Amino acid sequence: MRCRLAHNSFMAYSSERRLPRLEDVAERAGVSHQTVSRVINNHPNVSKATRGRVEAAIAELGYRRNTAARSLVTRRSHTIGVLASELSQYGPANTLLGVEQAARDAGYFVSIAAIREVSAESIADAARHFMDQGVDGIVALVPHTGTLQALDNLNLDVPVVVVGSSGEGRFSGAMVDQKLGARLAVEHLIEQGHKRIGHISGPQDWIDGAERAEGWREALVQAGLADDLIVEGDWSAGSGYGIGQQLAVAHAATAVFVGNDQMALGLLRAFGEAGVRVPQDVSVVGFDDQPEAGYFTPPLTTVRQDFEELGRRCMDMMLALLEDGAGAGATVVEPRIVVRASTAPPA
Amino acid sequence: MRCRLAHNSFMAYSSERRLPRLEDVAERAGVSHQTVSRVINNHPNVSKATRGRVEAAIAELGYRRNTAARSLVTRRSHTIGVLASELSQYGPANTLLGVEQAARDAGYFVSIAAIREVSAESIADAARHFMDQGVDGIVALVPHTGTLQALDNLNLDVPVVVVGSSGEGRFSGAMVDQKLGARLAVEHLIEQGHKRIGHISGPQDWIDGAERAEGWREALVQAGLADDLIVEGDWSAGSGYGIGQQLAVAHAATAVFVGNDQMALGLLRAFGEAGVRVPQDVSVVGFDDQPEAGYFTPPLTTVRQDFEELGRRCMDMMLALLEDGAGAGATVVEPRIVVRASTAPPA
DNA sequence: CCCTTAATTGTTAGCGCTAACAACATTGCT
DNA sequence: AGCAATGTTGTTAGCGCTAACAATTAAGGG
Repeated sequence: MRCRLAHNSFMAYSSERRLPRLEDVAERAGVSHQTVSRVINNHPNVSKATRGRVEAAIAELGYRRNTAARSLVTRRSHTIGVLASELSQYGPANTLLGVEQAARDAGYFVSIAAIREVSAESIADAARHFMDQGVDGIVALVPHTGTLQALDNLNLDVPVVVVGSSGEGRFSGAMVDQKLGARLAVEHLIEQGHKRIGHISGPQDWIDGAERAEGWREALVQAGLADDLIVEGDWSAGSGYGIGQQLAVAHAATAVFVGNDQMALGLLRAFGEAGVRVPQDVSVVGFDDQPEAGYFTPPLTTVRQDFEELGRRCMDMMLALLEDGAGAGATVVEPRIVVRASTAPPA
Repeated sequence: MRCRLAHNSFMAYSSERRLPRLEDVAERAGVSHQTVSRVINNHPNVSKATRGRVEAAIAELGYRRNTAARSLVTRRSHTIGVLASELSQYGPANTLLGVEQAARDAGYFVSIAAIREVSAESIADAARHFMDQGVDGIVALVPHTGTLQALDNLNLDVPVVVVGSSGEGRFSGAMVDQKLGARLAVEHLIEQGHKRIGHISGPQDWIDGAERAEGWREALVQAGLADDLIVEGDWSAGSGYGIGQQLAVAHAATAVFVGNDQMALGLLRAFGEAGVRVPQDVSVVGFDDQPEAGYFTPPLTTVRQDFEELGRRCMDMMLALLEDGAGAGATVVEPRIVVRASTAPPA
């Protein structure tokens, strides 16, 4: 009765023989297809002998379960959507890697949607894309302060883990403690005897940018130092360069805590051109510890974040939500400072 | 007769109301479910009036097609798997972005599998993962010479586009013309009057590493210059630094073409420490033009590759394979040189 | 040795969609 | 008007899988 026609007109790559189905395995093992289903789903009530025969049949036929069919009936795709911006940056890219690793280890597929510019619309687009795909959950890798709100408005009915969020809202979060990182940087400078410590911040509508600035401020206030030397950059080396040119003539600070390594690179370049020596005249601390930071001129003292670990934690959190239905929460990864040649006591 | 139970025990996020199906839309529009299917698939033979009513019903109910059900019957998942290594690097990350953009624009989903170390096994693992998912095609973003062979052995029955391959084998390819890029770099140095031009290459078992070295060699031979000054690095800034320390004492070349920007950064650092001035004593050219290259000390002359365009071309090629069943082939993106302060005529 | 309970296996229905075909309505032509 | 050709809509079956339930077998207790 079975009518096995090749419906698709695409023939170049679809071999004539169809892939084996549960039914084929069942026939070979001399059991019903349901028993095979039980074996591949690890149901307890299958006798050892039967399980063995079925597993043998599966191996012989090279059977692989059809994901679409399973998804249709279980309403689970075993796919996680990663909604990301800035994927070409070191941090987000590595976080994605962490998510991917943890996901694949747990038997999940990872789908991505990159957004070019952060806006409620672009986020909604990407989320819709994921809903069309039927993802089981979404990891939002969009470290922007508007992300939470934008996602909240969508009323998604899948769990969402937001990277960089501390999990106050409806969504779970996973983050590196940015404030702590900033404090580590500033305290390192204070220990070396600096009194005038400036900050080149990231954009303040980016979560990390705001948090690092806040950590810088807290550390200064706690030490009784002025927190008035702050300029906002845009994360790029170019903005660090531009700001560095201004700072080089201003002579306001003996140390600068820069919001990320790339802006620090631009700053170092501007200082170099202007004859401001680092660290003799001004000490510089970055943030991220991207692999190149140790080869800047001079090698950069910076704050290391373990992005892959962050990604893995995200996925762990997602799995908890998915499998135990656990409530919202947050997991925090601790950064640490890496001291190199760009910092020294003031002259 | 329909028994609409919620089978899954996971309730936290699965709202009570089920998503609307074709049937629901059909009922609302007063047509059969098949007519609705025709509308969403843009079949020609639907009257304007009917189409209008159906579209209204779709909008009112917020209907979205169930991907799993469609995949089950069409045997197409509309998903492309991107098999990638080195995703944390600027180039591959941006290529991925290009693929993602082109894919989403074409209504495809993008799934990723990252491999930590390149080996036949890890590639096979990732490919199996994709086959389990039922991807329609695979984009291999693993710029290693062994990739083609490893993929070939798997006898995949989906189209494969290999990034960096010129499409000689069974698979289609998309590449930036690495040899041309290298020639542009070397010819720039020759034009400035350099006679002794060394090369710090990437690993020779990486496609790009080998191609760039070959381009360097060709340009030198064509100009009648010696091609004996070559050292192999591992792409990292650290390896560039180590090699730079040796070159600084050797004084063998007046110009160095470095396989990528990161190694160039390390080289610049080593030269800076050793008192070798760039470009006065030695000119340096990099490869990639990552965004930071213009802020190195000194700003780096380098070869720009348009990675996003490369990614888009990959996806275009994939779509051609998928929809027209076109044969294998290759598309080539041209690099161009960006001249900055790290190169000058020899003293 | 029969009856209850538990363990194991089989049978049936249906997830939501598209392909194939059947049925019906419309148009144009002789 | 009558008939073919075309355009439009409906009906049916089945993609490969899992859930629910039915059926069978094995084990234990009086």
